[in-house]
Amino acid sequence: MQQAATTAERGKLRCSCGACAPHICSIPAGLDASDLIRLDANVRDKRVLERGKTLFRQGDAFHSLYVVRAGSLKTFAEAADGDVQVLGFHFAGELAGIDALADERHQCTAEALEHTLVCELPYARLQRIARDIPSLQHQFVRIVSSEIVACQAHLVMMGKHQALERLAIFLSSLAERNGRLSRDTESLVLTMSRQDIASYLGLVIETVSRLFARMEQDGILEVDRKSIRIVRPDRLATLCGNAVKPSALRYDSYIA
Amino acid sequence: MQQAATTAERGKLRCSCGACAPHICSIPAGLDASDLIRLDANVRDKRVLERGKTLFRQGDAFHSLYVVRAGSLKTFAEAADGDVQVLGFHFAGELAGIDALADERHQCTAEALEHTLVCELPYARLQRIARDIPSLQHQFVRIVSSEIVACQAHLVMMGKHQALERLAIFLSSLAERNGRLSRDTESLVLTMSRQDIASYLGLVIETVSRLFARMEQDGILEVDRKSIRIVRPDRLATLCGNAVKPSALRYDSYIA
DNA sequence: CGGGATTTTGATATTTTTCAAATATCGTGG
DNA sequence: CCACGATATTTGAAAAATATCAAAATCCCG
Repeated sequence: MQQAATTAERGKLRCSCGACAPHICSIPAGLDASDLIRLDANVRDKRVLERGKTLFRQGDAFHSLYVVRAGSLKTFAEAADGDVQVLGFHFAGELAGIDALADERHQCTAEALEHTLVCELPYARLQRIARDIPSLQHQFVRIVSSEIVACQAHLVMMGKHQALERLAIFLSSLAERNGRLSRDTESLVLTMSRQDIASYLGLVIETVSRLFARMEQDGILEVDRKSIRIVRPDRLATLCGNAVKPSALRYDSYIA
Repeated sequence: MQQAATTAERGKLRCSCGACAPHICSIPAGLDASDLIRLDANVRDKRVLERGKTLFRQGDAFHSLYVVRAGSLKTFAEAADGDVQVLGFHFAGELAGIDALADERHQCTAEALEHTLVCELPYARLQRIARDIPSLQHQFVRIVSSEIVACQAHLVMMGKHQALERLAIFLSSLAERNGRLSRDTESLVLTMSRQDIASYLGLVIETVSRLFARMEQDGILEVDRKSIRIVRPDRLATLCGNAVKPSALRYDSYIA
């Protein structure tokens, strides 16, 4: 097995946009710096999405995976009758498009919730490189499997928890993810609509609105439109019980 | 790329227990007969499970994937407070254990619902072989990704459909899977308890019991304990709307 | 500043759960 | 083979949670 890249080498790569690709395979995959540079070269480019624009649509042919660099996405499945189910939200550092690997077609639509930057990782190129780097393939399987785990956590939330708990778990998850980006786990900006939150939680919008009001009255949150301050993280955590928080897949979770 | 195995060669392999492994990678992976035989040799062995026995437990170290040969399994996640969420049911030809690839630890428990036979596929051996057969690795990623798609369908069912529709979707899914094994899509034997069904659907047992009664009164089903006859498949389908049925992953779905 | 979209709020209806009890089923030992 | 106890399932009545419908308030954007 090859020597892993030094911390300095990885840090340097991570500063460029191309840092997306190395994340997929760094330490645990045991790659060296030249491998990383090779992957780095295979990030096609950044793409900018305005709010409401789609990155890919349900049914589209699959070509690439995407890493959110800045901004946020929602992914959702749409039934023939137009019914929408929001499946997840994706923030900086998180990955989208993995459910398309199964049959080379996207199973959901990814839409920008705000001005958003993504990096595109053409899958054909990733595969070509992976042929020479067995550990990358293995790493890849682990990443796809993580998405199953995230989806199962979402399922448990829907199956076992009532409305107030679901919202608490959702907000905790956002706070946690936000904390990794900004070091602030007590304030949130909700880039998604109340309708999106409701769909994600399997509720109607009125219920979500009332739950926000209730949490504010109870002194747990301060809610100002899209801005949330978690006044009592302890009580929010209590509402979550010992639930596993569904999240989105992070590249970083594969870096030691 | 190598020549794919002939139909005859594949048929022969499929008759042995070792047919589990070849399924994972046959036609679309472009393997030849010697590859198949090599995989065949790497099915450790059959395991027999009595009703109630576990194949693996949440938290266990991951070693192998399993294919159900006969009988059935349920998989479920258990919270710290003992709350259980059934995540799926697995019948002959279906795969279990995939969610453990992410961090080498099983994320759920798999328990036999009846006298059940499984084949064990030691993952370390699969990996070793895959190193020489790139298409197998790719195939593997597809399989894992399929599990995401199945989980998302389950999520849509929980998020968008009310109780009666959920049960209808569940029964349709079972009938469909049953049909592939027995050619009979109109009668079912439910190997799982009402409690298991309730948990899977995110309901309580009393609700499920009442729904069965209602469907029977409406002339859609004949319910006799664990045996179900679908008297009016058309009306059951109507209740399902155009929902995608969540299922479990089949090896066969990767055979052309 | 105006107007459409989003969100909130209130009143009511519906669905589902909860609690309690009755009934049925299953496995086991006599 | 039957009885018995444990377990699972069904049924009923009432409570709770959530959805629906309607309208008001607020926000956002040009």
